[in-house]
Amino acid sequence: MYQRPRLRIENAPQTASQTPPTRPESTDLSPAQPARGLEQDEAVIEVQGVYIISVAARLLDMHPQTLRKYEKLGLINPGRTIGMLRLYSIEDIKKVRLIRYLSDELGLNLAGVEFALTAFDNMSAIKQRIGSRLEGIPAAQQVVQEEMDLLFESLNLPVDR
Amino acid sequence: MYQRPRLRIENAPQTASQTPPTRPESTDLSPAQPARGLEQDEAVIEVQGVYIISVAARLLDMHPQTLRKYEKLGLINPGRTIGMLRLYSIEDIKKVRLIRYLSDELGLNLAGVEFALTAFDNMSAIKQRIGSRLEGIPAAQQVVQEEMDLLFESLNLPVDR
DNA sequence: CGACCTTGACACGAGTTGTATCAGACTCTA
DNA sequence: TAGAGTCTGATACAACTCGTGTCAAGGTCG
Repeated sequence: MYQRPRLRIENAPQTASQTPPTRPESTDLSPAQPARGLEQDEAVIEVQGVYIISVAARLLDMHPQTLRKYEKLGLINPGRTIGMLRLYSIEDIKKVRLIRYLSDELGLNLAGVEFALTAFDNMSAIKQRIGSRLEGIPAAQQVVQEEMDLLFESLNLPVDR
Repeated sequence: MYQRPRLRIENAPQTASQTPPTRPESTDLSPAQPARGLEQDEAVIEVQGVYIISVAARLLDMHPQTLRKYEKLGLINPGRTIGMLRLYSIEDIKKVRLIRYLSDELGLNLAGVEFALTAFDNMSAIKQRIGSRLEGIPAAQQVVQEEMDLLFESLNLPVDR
């Protein structure tokens, strides 16, 4: 399961190394089920999908430990139940996908991923700020929107984001 | 010489490992002298300082091979003499310093450096474009300049750039 | 002429990364 | 309440990256 080895030269036939983990993080094969703690009463409107780590890892086809490592490095920040279980929202999942894209496809290391994510955030924020400050000048607003969109496009982001 | 090992745990006393290279890339200790090919007649105004690889490496305290590697990866693009000798301009030197900052201080790998450099370029270009398109609206121009400068600042660039 | 450069290749130690595993304790659902 | 799953923190691994070092065979240029 959750095999996502880095790119290898040879497609090694996985035979002997198939030794299954003694205590797998998740053995259940049931469909992804949202974990529910106190979010229960926070209305369906807000919490569309929230997944515990095993489910999130399965959705992403990644190792749970990798998700924990990303969090420790500050790349993601999933919610928690009262009992401290991690809860991954759809946004969290998307962010991990972006991280994986930056890492696997563009070849960035995690420091680079952090840099890129921060840059995206800052660019989004600045775009917002400019938009606000230009409220009285629709023509200018239009120009900035167009050009900032161009800027985002230029960064080779995946369609999904 | 040109010792720029990556950060080590221990400050190893450099004794035995001091074995000098058999054919050092540059043994001369004379002050950095600009190499001059056909740029000679391009006026002093344009070509302030142009250095061959050994001099550039000494100025940067880096290994010449590292500079060649950066070029191969497309991070820098020094000029050439007719005879294909590399010529590093002041701008090239600055760019290498930026690369080194991104690599050593921020921890980016070279893929990340490439990403960051491209992002900088694109941001500069967009800033220019917006400036042009907003020529008739000085107030808007002002706003964009301020905010874009903020954006650059947010990226942890060294004072020097 | 000779010091320095070119390309291309290979090799090295040290660091990074995703994965794997363990122990001991805790959470949460059935 | 049992037990499957999670928590933290640690250690370990193979495969990768990176800067450096070296070599060979040849070219540049003062």
